[in-house]
Amino acid sequence: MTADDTPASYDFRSVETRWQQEWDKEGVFTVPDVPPADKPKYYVLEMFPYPSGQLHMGHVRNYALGDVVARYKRARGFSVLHPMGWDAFGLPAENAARERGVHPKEWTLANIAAMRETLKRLGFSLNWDREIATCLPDYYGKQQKIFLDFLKAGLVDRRESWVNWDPIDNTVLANEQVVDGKGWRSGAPIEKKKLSQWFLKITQFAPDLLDSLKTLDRWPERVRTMQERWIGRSDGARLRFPLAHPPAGFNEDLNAVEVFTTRPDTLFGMSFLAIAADHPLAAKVAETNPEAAEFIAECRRMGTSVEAVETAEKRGFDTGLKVSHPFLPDATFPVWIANFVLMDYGTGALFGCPSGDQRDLDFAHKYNLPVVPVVLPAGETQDSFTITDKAWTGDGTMINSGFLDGRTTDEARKEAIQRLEALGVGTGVVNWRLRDWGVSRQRYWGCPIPIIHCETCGAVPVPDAQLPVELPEDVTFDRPGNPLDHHPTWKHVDCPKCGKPATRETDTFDTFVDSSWYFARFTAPHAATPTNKAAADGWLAVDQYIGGIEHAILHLLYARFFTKAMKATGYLDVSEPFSGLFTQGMVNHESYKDVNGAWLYPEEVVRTGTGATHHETGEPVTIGRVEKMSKSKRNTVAPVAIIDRFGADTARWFVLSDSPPERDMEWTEAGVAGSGRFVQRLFRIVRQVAANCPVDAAPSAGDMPEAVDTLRRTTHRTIAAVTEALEAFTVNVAVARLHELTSALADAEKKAGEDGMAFARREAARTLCLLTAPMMPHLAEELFATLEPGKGLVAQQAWPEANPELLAVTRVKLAVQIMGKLRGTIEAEPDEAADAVIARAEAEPNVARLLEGQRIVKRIHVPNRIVNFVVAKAG
RNA sequence: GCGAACUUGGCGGAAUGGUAGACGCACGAGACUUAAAAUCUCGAGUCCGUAAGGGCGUGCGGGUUCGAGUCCCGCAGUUCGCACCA
Repeated sequence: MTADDTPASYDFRSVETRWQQEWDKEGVFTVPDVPPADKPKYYVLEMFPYPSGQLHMGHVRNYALGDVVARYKRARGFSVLHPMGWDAFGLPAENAARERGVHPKEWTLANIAAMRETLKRLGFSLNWDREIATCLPDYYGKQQKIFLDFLKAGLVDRRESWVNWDPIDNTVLANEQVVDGKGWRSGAPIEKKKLSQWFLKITQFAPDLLDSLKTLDRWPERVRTMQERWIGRSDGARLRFPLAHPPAGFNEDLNAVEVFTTRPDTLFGMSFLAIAADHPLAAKVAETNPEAAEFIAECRRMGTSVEAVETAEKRGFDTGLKVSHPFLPDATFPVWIANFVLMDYGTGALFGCPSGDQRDLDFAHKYNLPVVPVVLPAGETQDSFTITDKAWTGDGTMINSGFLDGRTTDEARKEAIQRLEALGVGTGVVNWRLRDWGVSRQRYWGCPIPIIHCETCGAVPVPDAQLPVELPEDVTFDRPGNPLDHHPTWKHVDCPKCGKPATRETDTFDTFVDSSWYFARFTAPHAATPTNKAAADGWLAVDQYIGGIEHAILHLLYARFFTKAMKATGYLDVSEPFSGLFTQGMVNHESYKDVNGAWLYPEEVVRTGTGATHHETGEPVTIGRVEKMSKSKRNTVAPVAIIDRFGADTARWFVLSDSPPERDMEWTEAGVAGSGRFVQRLFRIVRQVAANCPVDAAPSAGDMPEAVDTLRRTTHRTIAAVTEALEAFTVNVAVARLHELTSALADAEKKAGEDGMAFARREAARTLCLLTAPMMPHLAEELFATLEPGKGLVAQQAWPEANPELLAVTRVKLAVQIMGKLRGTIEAEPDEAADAVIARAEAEPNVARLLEGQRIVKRIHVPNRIVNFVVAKAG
C-alpha cells in the first residue's frame, strides 16, 4: 500500500458489508451450546425487541451498548454469548389484522425480516444461529411444557376472580398493567369483572424475590428499591372481630370479620371497623338493605383512578352491625362499609384507629366517631396531648391502652400479638402487596394455554405428546372478541382423560410470560426440551443485561419469578437470571410544529441559527421540547436513513459518544455529522501512518526523542483509560480518550522524521484500531487490514495491554496553593523529597511575591499533587 | 403523601477530597480555495486589567477540612417510581 492509492475518503458502503461477510465466514461470534472449558464465559444480553416494523434509535443505542460489552469481553478472552430474538406475540399484530386485513403472523414475520436486516447492517456481533421468535411453535410449545410442569408443581391456580377488564382491548390485564386505573396500552378506564382465570403463584416466591434482591449488587439501586416496594412486605397481625349479634341467616364465614393490621399496638384506640365495598359481608348486608346496595354500587362506579382517589372524600355506610373487641369485652364497635378500603389488600377489612391513622381520623371526624389517643409522642404529657386534625403515626408511649399502658410502641406491638395468639383470635403475620399473576388473555396472537376443559374431568392438561398446541392460522377478525373462541373447529377436541367431547382453553398467555424465560432458551435454542440443562447451567446467569428502565418492575420481576420456578421444576440451577443489570437512557429529539400546530418530522425542518423554517414553504417552525422520540410527535429519526447517509459506525459512535449511557441523550443532526467527520478523520490519519511509516523495531526506552516518548506514553495511557472506562460503563469517557489519542497521532506527523517515530505512530494507529473496534468495528477492521495486512481480523485480536513502564510518569506538575487558592505550578520528579519540592514551590515567582511579608504557619505537601501554604491571618 | 435520583460554560458532559470545565457540539478569528464545502491553526467561564496578575465562579444557605463539584446538615427546583397498602 502506498500513499498514491489511498482513497480520499472512507467508503463505508462497500466496506461495512464486506467485513460483515468476513465475520460471518470466519464464524468469529459463534459459540457452542455448552461453554468451552478453556475460557471464562460471559453472557451479555439486551432486552429483545418487539417487532413493531422498524428498528428505532432506542434500539440502536441499546444494542450498540451491548455490542461494546460483547466485543470488549471477547477481546479480553471470554467466550461470549450474545444472542438476539423477537418478542413476537402481542396486540399490535392483531390490530394490524383488524385495521389492514393482514394476518398477524404475516405482519409479524415481515417486520422481523425488516428489523433483522437493519440489525445486520449495524454490524452487531450477534449469535444469529440462536435467533428465536416467541410466536413460533418451536418456542411457545416449550413454554406450554413449562406451564404444565408448573401446574404439576403446584405453581398454577385456576380461580374465579375479580379482574381488570379493558373494554377497548376486550381483555384482562394484570394489576401491573393498569396504570392510573387505565389500561397500559389502550388507555381505557378499567372495569371490574369476575372471570375464571389462570394464575401463576408468584406470591409463593415473595419472600425469596425480596430477600435475594440483596444479592443483586450489580443492579441499579433504584430498580431494587422499586421491586422491593412492589413486593411490599409488611409485618403485622391478623385478627378476628366477632359480630356482637349476628343476624339470622349469617353463616359461620360471616359472623366474624378478619382484619389485617400493622399496628396491633393501637387496638385500644379502635372506634370502628371498616370493610371494602366488595367484601362478602357487605354483599350480605346489601341483600336485605337497598341503601347499602346503592352505596356499594356507587363505590364501584368511582373506581380507583388517581383522580378519583385524590378528589374523593372518605365516605362510608353504617351497616348497623356491631363487633366486639378481643381486649375490651364490654365494648362494641360499629361496622362501616367504606370507600377507602381495598378488597385486594390484606383481608379487605380494617379496624379504624383515628388517633393513629390520618384516613381513619378524617373518617371519624366526618361521621362523629370517637378519637382515643393511644400513643403519646416523646416530649408530650397525657394532659397536654390532643389529637385535632392530625393523626400521630409515629412511635411513643402507650396510653389509654389497658395492659399496654407505659410500653413503647415496639413492645406494645409484640405484646398485643402475644395476647391475640393466647386468646386464639389472631396471629402475627407477614402481608405482601404482591398479588398472584393472572396470565389469561382473551386474545388470538399469543401462546395458547395448553388445557382442555371437560365436563366430567374438569381442566385437563394437554398430554406432552400433543404439544405444541398450535395456533390455527385460518382465523377471522371481523368481530370483536377472541378469534380462537369463534373458530369453527379448533377448540373442539376429545378429553384426553375420558375421551368425551371437550373444549380447548381459548385464552392465551400474557406476553410477559414469553419474555420471562427467553434468556434461558437462548442457551440452547434448538433443544427438543425447553432447556438443555448443561447449556443453561453453563451460560446462566446473564452476566450483563441491558435495557430500558421501563421494565424495572414488570418484566424483571416476572423473569426473576420464572427463574425460581424453573429451578423448582428442575429446568435451571440458578436462582437469579441477571447478575448484572444496566438501564440505559432514552434517545430524545427536538420536536417541531408548523404554523397550524401540526407536528413536523426533523427532515421537514431547516434550522436557521436561533429558529427554524419549513424546508419547502419557508414558513416559520416552532421548536418544541426535547423529548423521547415518538411517532405521535414525529420527532423520530430512522436508523436506516442514518445508516444510508453516514454508515453504521457513525451511527454507533454517535449514540455512544456524548451522554453517559444511563442518561437520556439528545439526537442532533450536528452531532451525528460530527461523528461522521471523526470517522473520516481517523481513516485519513491511520491510512497515512500505514502508507508512510515503515515497520520498525521498537526504539530503546532510554534514548527516545521527546516527541516519540510522548506519543508512546499517550498511547499506553489511552489503553489504560479506555479499558477502565469500558469496565465502568462510561463509554462516553472512552470516546473522549480516543479523540485525544487521535489528535496526538495527527500531531506526531510534524515530528515524523525523528528516530523511532515510525514505530510510535504505528503503535498508536494499531491501538486506535483495537480500542475503537467495540464501537466502530467495520472501520477498525478496514484500518487494521491496511496497517497490518495478513494479521487476521480485529475481532480475533486480544485487547491491548498498557506497558507499565510507559504509564509511569517521569515528571509531575504540582499545583502550588496559598490558603487553598491556586497561585502557580512547579515541576518535580515523581516522589521527589518533600523538602526540595516545598522549597521550589516557595520560590516560584508568583508564589514568592504573594508570600512576601506573610508568616507561613503550615506547609502541606501531597506527593505528586499539590503544595499548599497556610499563612497567618493578617493583623 | 411516601421513596429515589439529579442540579457544573451557549449545549452534551469530564473531574480516586488536591490545578473545575477533559472530550465533543455550537461559536469566533485566521490559513488553504476563484468560491463554497472539507481540512488545518488559534481563541473562548465571568468581571477588572494593555499586560503580568487579581476578584468571583459547580442551584441556594450553613458546616467539616490546610483544601469541597465531590463529605455532612438544611432549603429550593427538576425528573422518575409508588400511592386510600390498613
